[in-house]
Amino acid sequence: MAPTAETLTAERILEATEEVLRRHGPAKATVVDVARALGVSHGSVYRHFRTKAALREAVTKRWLDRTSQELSGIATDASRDPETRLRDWLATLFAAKRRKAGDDPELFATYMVLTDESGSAVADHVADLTGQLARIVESGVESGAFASPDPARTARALFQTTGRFHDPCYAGDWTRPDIETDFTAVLDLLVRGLRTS
Amino acid sequence: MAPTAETLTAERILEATEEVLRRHGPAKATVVDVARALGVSHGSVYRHFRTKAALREAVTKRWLDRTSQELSGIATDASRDPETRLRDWLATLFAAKRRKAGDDPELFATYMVLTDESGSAVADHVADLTGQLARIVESGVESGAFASPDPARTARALFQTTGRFHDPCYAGDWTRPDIETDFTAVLDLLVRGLRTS
DNA sequence: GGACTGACAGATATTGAAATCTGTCATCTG
DNA sequence: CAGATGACAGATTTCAATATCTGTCAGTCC
Repeated sequence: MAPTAETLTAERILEATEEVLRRHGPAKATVVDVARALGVSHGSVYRHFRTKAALREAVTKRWLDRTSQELSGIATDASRDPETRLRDWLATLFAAKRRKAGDDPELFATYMVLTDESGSAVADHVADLTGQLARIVESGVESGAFASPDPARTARALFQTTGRFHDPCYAGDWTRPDIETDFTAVLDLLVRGLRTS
Repeated sequence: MAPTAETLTAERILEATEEVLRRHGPAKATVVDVARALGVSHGSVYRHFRTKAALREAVTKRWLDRTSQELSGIATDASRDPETRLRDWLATLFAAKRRKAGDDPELFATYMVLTDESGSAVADHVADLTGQLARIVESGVESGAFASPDPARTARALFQTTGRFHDPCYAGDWTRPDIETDFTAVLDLLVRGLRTS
């Protein structure tokens, strides 16, 4: 077997695909381009990914998982009180999205196209994030800080109500000057609804 | 002056434009089509609307205003308590949007295209709706049912947090079976955050 | 023999010439 | 003379021919 650097792995294909998507955009990125970037024939790519759609979905999943990872640390950090963790978690999610959208709008638009066509990757990602929120809510219920008859349901509500600050369909609003004010107002309202009265 | 039915007015042009948009869709609806439907030359249409974009925006504004009207009655009905009014107002908004999206998806898609290209019509509409919400919140503060240091700000937060149930970008989710559950969960959380503890 | 290639058929995207549309305006009409 | 017309220039869209891509697979190469 040739050395690792020259072995064609799924991982190397995903990296090359990301690069091709970054360069060409989602409309013009072809499997042939990916193969060319790797110096192989496009038939070899199809040995690792059944279809172009599967390849794109794998890239999307990787990208989404990076965000999940960044947040899971906050969700499970038992050393801080649940309200602080909740605020921090949502603020970090918002900041991460806004940074991605602001730093490289074209790449962000590329991933918006990918997530739109992705079958279950986005749903899985949302389920993951909602699960993290549920953990925070559960911590709060246990410590007596939060009231919630059904933390999973409350977590869904928290995720959905804050959509304006993490859902890509609102990316255009994230540069507005009063977005921070709006974010604070929403968070205050939600936390108030969550606290034990 | 010829009888009203034959006089070319802005109103008649708007009606004809709606019909042309309904028949042809936003991509294929032309000013020439509108003029043909009215039995006049397209030059006459340009006497009433400076550009095609202005004509489309006027149609959009009319369409949005119809929804505002439907809701304003609830917002100003002082005979019912604020919490009931708030829940009713949001439920009515959700129901209206879901009905429009479900009954005639193509027409709804048409208006999504129009609102996307409309300059200020959507912003004005959102400001109108947020103003109605602010009235309800104010009523609640006056009656002692709600706590809010800044009703206008709270109204914005209420509108934004419920986006999933009225923003067209989520129209695809409105047919999901558990959407009603989600709506109730969100409303419960928000109302709890609003009530005087 | 397992990984890779490249020719191939059908599907999709690109391209440029022709058709249509937008917006203007000199002219007409009642 | 107020309101309507239709020819026109430049911009945009359509359409069909052409090129490229996707996904397969028989065959090649370590």
